[in-house]
Amino acid sequence: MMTTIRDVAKLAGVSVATVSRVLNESGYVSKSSQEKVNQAVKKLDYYPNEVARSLFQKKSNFIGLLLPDITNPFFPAVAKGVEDYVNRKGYSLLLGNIENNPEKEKDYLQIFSQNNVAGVITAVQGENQKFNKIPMVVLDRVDDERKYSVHSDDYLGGQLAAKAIAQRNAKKVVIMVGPTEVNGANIRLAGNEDQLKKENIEYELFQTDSYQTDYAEETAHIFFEKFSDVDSVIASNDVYAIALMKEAIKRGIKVPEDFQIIGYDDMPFSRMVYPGLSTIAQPAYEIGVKGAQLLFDILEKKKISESHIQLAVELVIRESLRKKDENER
Amino acid sequence: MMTTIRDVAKLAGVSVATVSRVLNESGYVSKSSQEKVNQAVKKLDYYPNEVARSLFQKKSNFIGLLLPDITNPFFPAVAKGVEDYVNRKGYSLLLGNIENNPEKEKDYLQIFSQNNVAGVITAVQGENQKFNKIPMVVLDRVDDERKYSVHSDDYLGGQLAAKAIAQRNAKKVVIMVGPTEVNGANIRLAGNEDQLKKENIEYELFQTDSYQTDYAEETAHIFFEKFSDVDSVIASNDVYAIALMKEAIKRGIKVPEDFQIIGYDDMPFSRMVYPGLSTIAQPAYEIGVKGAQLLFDILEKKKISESHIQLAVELVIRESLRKKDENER
DNA sequence: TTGAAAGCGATACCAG
DNA sequence: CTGGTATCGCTTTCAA
Repeated sequence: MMTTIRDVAKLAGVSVATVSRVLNESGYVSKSSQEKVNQAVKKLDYYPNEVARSLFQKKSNFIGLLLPDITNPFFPAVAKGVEDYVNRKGYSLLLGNIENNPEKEKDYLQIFSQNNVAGVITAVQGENQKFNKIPMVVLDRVDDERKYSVHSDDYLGGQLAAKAIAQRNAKKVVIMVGPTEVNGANIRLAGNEDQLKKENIEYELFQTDSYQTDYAEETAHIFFEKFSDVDSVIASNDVYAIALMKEAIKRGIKVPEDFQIIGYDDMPFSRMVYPGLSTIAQPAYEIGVKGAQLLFDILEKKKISESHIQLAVELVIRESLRKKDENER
Repeated sequence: MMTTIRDVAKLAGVSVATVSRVLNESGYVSKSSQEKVNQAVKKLDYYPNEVARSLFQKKSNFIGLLLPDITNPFFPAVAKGVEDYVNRKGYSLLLGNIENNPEKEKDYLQIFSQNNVAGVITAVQGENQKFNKIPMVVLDRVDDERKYSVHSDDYLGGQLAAKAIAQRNAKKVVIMVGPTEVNGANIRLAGNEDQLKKENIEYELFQTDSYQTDYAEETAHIFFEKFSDVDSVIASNDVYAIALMKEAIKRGIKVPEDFQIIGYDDMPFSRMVYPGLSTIAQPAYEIGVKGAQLLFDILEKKKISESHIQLAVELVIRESLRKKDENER
């Protein structure tokens, strides 16, 4: 049925040990044995059983990837970065979409562990003491020094967003705050608040308990019920920003004249909507790549120069913001 | 280090065989042995090594999932459906993002096979004779009777889209055609053409060779260079439709007054953009669920009543289409 | 430079 | 009902 290393050995007229050596380029093998083995491999179209390998090595060629919400376009972009990098290293991804469900996160880590994953990259934050033997990189701000992480400059991002709003005749500002358990969201909020205070601008908070795409429209509706007179919003992410913009338009509010908004992430669609969404761009793909890179540096026991990699953010101005105030530059 | 079935056996004072029986609820085990084993399992926090299981059973708890483009929001929605179903069955997903690259598809199938996946769900179409031993469900129309598939009613979808356009004073119609290697795209085109001919409406074709989100904006630009006078478009999918709409607005063309457009898919964002995108809704999540369900029916050797499941599509009218012609009903 | 054989951690057959 | 053991396919000593 399945061709195994024994079949190859038999056809090549050598032992399985020799075949293994050739396959893994380990130990000494004579040129002639090498050729015989390679021919047999080709002839039989043999590919080693990775499960058997994994069992022996106690390490598979899988990287576990945990995402909070695969339907938020920011995360597929991250996933693509991760995938591209791990593929180059000969690894593949085990995907886990967590959806705000700590149970699911735990279950996936358990499964990853039972399957000997080489490491985990997670954009989800839970307490996972139990799995601290698995090499893990967190794609968000972390407070824990012992963890490895890749994130963008959330504080600066928060400031930039607030500043962009402040410079544009903001009378009634509302900050939509991301889930409190997401560290990055808290840092952004700090950036927002510090900046607005510095500029002497009043604001109110609207707390959300999820970034889930599913709830965006509902949340947008609730938001406007509560703040019907808002004229400037700092949204928790682009998905919610777009939903808010749509809700505003639906209510006959003019964007950006009477309602301006800035998002966070710069996901692929943010520039394709109308009005184009102004936002703080996070390099999603690069975050994925860097996360994977960091993980492999750990796996390969390279020296880690930075265990908390921070990437730059950038203010992107599109049509969802008003013109700057005259007196500003 | 890792706790194994032997540790459990030792602690429980029974043999590994008995532990295995308890774990798998197979064969006869006395109540007392059962209790001893369960206690030991709990005490040691033991979870079986899935790799060893997989090696013996020649079948893992993984399902391979192949997607053409994870950055197109339609596919994450499908993936979510697949994931929800396979999770319920105790399985997890191996993810492969193919990106129009037949090599990558082959590589992934190879990897899946080397890792004993239980089955594969693919939204990518290649010739994969070699892997026909792996139970596989295709999420698209297939012509091959031997394959299993889940798809929506592409022909009807094509007709509905064309009809919606035809009923709205279409003077200069262009059909944007999806990649020729995608079966569904060809069927939709047939639906488009048949309907337009029936209505005696002239049209031109604009062939694309990809659905990739990356190329959407570039393609939209090229499109308008070629058809500057178009007033009605049947787009190949929602991503491209949104890009075209944005390009039109950028060029100062009024949507829908001077440029109307209908997409395909109804991805989550289609209703969140402005103007809301009219489209043919495909039940992405349900396609994923049904695909997984079909795959498990195959794996569990249930009787398959339909090996080619077709789901309904639906015309969704939003603001990107003009008002219906007076004389129509 | 090579091969025999001992595992890796489960499962399941076969005896008892 | 229970336990001993061969086995899944591969890697890696160890000895030759």
